Amino acid sequence: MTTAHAPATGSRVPLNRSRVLAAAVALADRDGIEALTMRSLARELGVEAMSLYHHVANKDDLLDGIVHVVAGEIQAAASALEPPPDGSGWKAAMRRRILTARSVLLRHPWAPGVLETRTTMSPHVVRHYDALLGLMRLGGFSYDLAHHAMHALGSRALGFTQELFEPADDDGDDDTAIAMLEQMADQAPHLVEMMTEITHDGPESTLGWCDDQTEFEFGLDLILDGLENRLRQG
Amino acid sequence: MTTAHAPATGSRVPLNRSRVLAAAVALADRDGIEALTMRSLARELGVEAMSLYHHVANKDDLLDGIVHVVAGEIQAAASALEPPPDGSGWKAAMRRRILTARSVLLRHPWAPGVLETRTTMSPHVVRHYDALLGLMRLGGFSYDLAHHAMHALGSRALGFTQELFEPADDDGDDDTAIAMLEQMADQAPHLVEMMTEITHDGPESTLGWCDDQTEFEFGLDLILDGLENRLRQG
DNA sequence: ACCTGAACACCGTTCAAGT
DNA sequence: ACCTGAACACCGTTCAAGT
Repeated sequence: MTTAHAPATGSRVPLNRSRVLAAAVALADRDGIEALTMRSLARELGVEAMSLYHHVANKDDLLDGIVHVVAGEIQAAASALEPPPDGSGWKAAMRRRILTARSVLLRHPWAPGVLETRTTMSPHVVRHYDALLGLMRLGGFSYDLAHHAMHALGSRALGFTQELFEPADDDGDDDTAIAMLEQMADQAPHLVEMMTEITHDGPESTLGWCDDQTEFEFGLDLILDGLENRLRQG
Repeated sequence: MTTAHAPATGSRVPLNRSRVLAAAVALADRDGIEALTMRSLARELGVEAMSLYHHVANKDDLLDGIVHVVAGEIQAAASALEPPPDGSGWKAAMRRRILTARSVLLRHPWAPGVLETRTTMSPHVVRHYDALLGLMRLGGFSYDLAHHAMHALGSRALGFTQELFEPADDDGDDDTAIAMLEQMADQAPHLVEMMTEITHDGPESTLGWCDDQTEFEFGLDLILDGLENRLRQG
């Protein structure tokens, strides 16, 4: 009703769920997910922490909410892609949709971690999964093979992977990294040799020798090629 | 010195790091990782919370420690496997080692989640990775291909995958699950049809239609087959 | 209907003090 | 050398009260 003349003085617009969620996403993007507390979010919105409970049930609901926002971005970006020409294009179409999801998640690096902890799927994620299934069905997959495929893709279907060696970026201290490598040369000779060999023809930074995008696509293509084989074998 | 005659009265053995870590692993196994707090762990050991800080630097160090214990179990189980006959056995040998790691992690369901949050790798994990690299080298992999392979495997190399739909086991309430399915039939038609179709020839439980072990092996074999192809292509 | 302040039950952790 | 109690700075959340 009174939305016409909002007073000139700052934040007199009443809070609502989407404003709370948008602020939470922005805060997590800027300061990291561990900085997102009910109190810090309230401060960001110029309000008391307890006010938030009128718009989200609790912190878990808040986390569900921000995952939903990100999943919505994925859905929006993916639905903007043109549909595959015919069933034979399932592989390229899946690849494109998954890489699109990945490009969205790269803007919200905290999202994979939060996604893992959710027990219910956002409807947007459900639709994303369904779209992938639809592509496979068009390509001639049985539901059984498509089901295996979804498991094989795992979180990769949404555009991220579980890396196990996420080296804490110790800003440019490559000397200690090299010292560490030499120290464990007897314990892990192959690992050390691999790293030194690949580092040689790689970029200057010792620890920056893994191109995430390249590795993601390598793994994704490996799986998609494997599925193509299984599909041919019936 | 005085370890010979421990008094009959319960816990008069002095605390040490490995006893603290063992108790922490046992507590997490029994009550879940969220139940592992400095205070609860101390109570378990019949001691004050602050005493723990003489044996672990802080909670992060405690988490590093219990991951190290689990990784040690993996290493022990894997080193008990007989070595592969020759280089041609790389695929079977990797498969066996990875499934062995998985069998250990199944006893510590909290471990994958904690592993993800660690910024440094346990030496046991390093050795596990190195053993996998060694198998690939024996099989004729270049370090470049082996490097891609490790990324493609990701956390699967340690025996777990990032499942995105970990349905909170709502004990046997299959009716509401079916109702939910029907409700989203228009939003996710393929997903619904897949679930109903697979459920038919599956076991009795509606939500228990995914055999984790089968799916893990399907994905692992998909990747190993794909690597074999890449290896042949040079 | 929306917001608030004080309070509660939990955390991890510091510190000075005990033996 | 090892353990302790009280205290501090944070959490998420409840509750009764304000407008």
